Amino acid sequence: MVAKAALDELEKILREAGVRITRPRRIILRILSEYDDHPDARAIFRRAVRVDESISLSTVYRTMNLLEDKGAIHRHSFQGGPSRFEHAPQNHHDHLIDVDTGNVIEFASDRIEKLQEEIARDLGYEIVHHRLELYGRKIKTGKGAKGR
Amino acid sequence: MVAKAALDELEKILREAGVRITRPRRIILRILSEYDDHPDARAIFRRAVRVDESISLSTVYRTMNLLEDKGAIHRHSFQGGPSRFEHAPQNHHDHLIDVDTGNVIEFASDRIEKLQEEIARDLGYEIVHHRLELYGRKIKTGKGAKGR
DNA sequence: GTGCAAATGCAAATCGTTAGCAACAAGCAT
DNA sequence: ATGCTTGTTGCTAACGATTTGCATTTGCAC
Repeated sequence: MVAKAALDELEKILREAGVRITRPRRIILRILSEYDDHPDARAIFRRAVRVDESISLSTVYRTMNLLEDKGAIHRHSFQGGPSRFEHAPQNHHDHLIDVDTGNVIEFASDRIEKLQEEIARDLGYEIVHHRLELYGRKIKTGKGAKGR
Repeated sequence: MVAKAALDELEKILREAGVRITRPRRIILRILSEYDDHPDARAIFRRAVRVDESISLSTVYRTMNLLEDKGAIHRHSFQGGPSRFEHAPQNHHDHLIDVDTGNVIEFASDRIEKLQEEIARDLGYEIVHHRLELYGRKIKTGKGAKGR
């Protein structure tokens, strides 16, 4: 989902931020860039192991913390489950989670963003970050069958 | 924060839903009704133990699950911490969490609710529930000092 | 009161995540 | 290339939140 060049660029940025580019990190970074979904640590780990048998789950967790720190990825803590990650998107968006499948759909709404800021301001706060998650179920259209 | 009568009423509703009103449950229900904050299981447990030494943490957890199931309380999973609960509010609202203090401020916005439904509908979904949390920092007004 | 299913307390188990530590490897200096 | 120094790794044990198994107790319908 991300060009090779962009990956190299990211590594460069990280290196300049004092992050050593190790073999496990390179592998995780690549996996992250390929994922279009929002994988959790275990899912990343499973894929990493297929590339390098010796990678440990701890390293995945540590790397996720590091990358989150550096702003390279975002962490989402959806209802009840483990943290799920995505490579930092340039365009901010929120999430609609399909309660039946766990699938995540991204969406963005300027109007909602504006309203949020307005509300916070009225309460005397400035927003540091926010979290908007819609948990929904697919509307069955008249025609087709519906899974699950 | 809730009248005694309302508590009795709630017990009645639960009983009619097939829930046995046991001593631990009665105690927890009362604590919940008195709390104005959004306590987590441990906080509830601490208070419960002061009333009845023998109450166990498991029972608190089990009761929270039960009450959530019955719709008597809402569970919030704010960033990183344990689940926090509040007695089911009649009026829906969202939360602004003070990142410095952990304090929770409730707010409601019809316009945001409407926008959310609209967005979900456009994506082919109906909202089951949603979560909107603003994490903010108090805006320092010119005058006073600022804690922390 | 009596009986029985449901609820309790306790301890052990589970899940996601972090921490401690010895072995190891990135990246700079040589 | 080679060696150093320090950050990073894999491993295992620890952690905090929450759940579960089970023997014992307790609502509450009769």
